[in-house]
Amino acid sequence: MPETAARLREAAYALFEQQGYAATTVDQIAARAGVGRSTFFRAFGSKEDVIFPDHDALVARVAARLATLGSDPGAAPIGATEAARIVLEHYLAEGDLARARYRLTATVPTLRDREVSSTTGYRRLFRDALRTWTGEDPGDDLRAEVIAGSIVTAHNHVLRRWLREDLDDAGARAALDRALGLVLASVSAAVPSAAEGAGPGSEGEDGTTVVVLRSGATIEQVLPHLREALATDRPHGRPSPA
Amino acid sequence: MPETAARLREAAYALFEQQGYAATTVDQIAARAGVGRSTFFRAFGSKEDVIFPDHDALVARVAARLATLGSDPGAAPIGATEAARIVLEHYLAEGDLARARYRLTATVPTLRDREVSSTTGYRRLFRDALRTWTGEDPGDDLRAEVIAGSIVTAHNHVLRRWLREDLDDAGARAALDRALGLVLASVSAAVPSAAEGAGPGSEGEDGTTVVVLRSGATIEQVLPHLREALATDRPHGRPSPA
DNA sequence: TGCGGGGTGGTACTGAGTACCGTACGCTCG
DNA sequence: CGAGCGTACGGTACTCAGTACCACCCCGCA
Repeated sequence: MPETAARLREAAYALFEQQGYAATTVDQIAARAGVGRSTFFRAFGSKEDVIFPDHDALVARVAARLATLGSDPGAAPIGATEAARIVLEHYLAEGDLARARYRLTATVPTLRDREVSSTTGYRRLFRDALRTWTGEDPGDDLRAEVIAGSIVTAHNHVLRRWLREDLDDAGARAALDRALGLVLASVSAAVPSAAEGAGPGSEGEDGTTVVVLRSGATIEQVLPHLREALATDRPHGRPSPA
Repeated sequence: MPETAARLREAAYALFEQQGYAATTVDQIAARAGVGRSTFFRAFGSKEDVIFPDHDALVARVAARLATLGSDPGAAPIGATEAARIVLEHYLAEGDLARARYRLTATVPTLRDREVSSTTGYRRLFRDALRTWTGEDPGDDLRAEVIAGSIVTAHNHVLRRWLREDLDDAGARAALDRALGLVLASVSAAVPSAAEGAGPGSEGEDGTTVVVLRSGATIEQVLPHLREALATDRPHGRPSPA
């Protein structure tokens, strides 16, 4: 990254923390960095871009990782987990800079919107990558969307806790593993179960669907709960942990 | 809604469709509506706001519905479903206006960002409402966030298909029911199962979780598939539709 | 010495958004 | 009826982000 851009970024963060984002003009940033206004807009396309610089590069790295996913059902969750880890590691490497950015985005609505909309890019990335896993068609890929959204949500949840210093680096890594495990386990239940019978109008023919999330128990242990669940006719029967 | 605002909105949409969003200035909109520029900014806070008018009112209605959720485990999914239906019905009632807006947001990045970030408001709403269901604490409410995100994703998925005219009104309502059923069924599996033992380091104690999505079959029909599922020791055992 | 290209500063412009003021219309109260 | 009053409107002037364009300077190179 060019020398000038770094000085501009420093000046911008300093002024933002000192006077607030809205009260800081691009002229002030350029003046503090000792360059002209034109140079600022050459280095960063906009006033917001000075806060979200190498974002595109990060997206590209995630996309590259996800591109290696084949149609192997086992590869999708693992690859998605690794892709999410790439993002987390990027922020961990940024350290205080990421936390300074968080202080800004948490305060200024404009910047929060910008960050939020950037997560949509990740959602699309994961959705497209997972579509071969769920076996859905573009435009009607509900499961891929839900899973992608859950992965991004899980990642952002952990990231936010790290940004707030609820978690240190090691804690964040462990939390991401656990969060993604939880999400992928619960969500992978829905992948093949509804691959058939999801056409419009096929409402009467939905039978019972039983999903085993994690093995480790015998049928004898599960049966009583299962019997109870089948007895109740509620559409959302209470899950029975065994 | 005031008479003047309606004329401004009409003028804005007409000009946007004709010349594009960026190429249309607020002066042109005001002139076409036969009012002054000041009046435009009084009616709508910004150029974007003319496209997303009664959004706040809709958010308020959803919030009101979600506020009635108690801690009854059964009420949460039903209430969340109804809340999502409120939003869908709002768009259906808008009809062509909603589709015109979609044509704009699908094209102009600025507007797409705006809409995307507005969904975050719904995510927060559902998350906060579902937290009493998941029994989590604010700031560490991963499951509530994931479920809320999945609900919003499911809704938006159906809505988008309706906006693209893949679905008519009745089809959209039915699709929303099915989508939310799928999402809530798969996701509710994770709610009580991980309510305990979610502390850091409690990794080994996850047992088998069996979820009954929909009743209508006997145990005898289900058992063979269940036995097969329990036999495989894969972390993401393939669900067995019956 | 002449020449071309990249990074830079400066100037001028457009357009969104804000602040403020004057004014016209409609209302109620005396 | 007229005086006051609040509200909606139009107009002006300003700030600032973002764009376009041009002149410059420094550097390597022939």
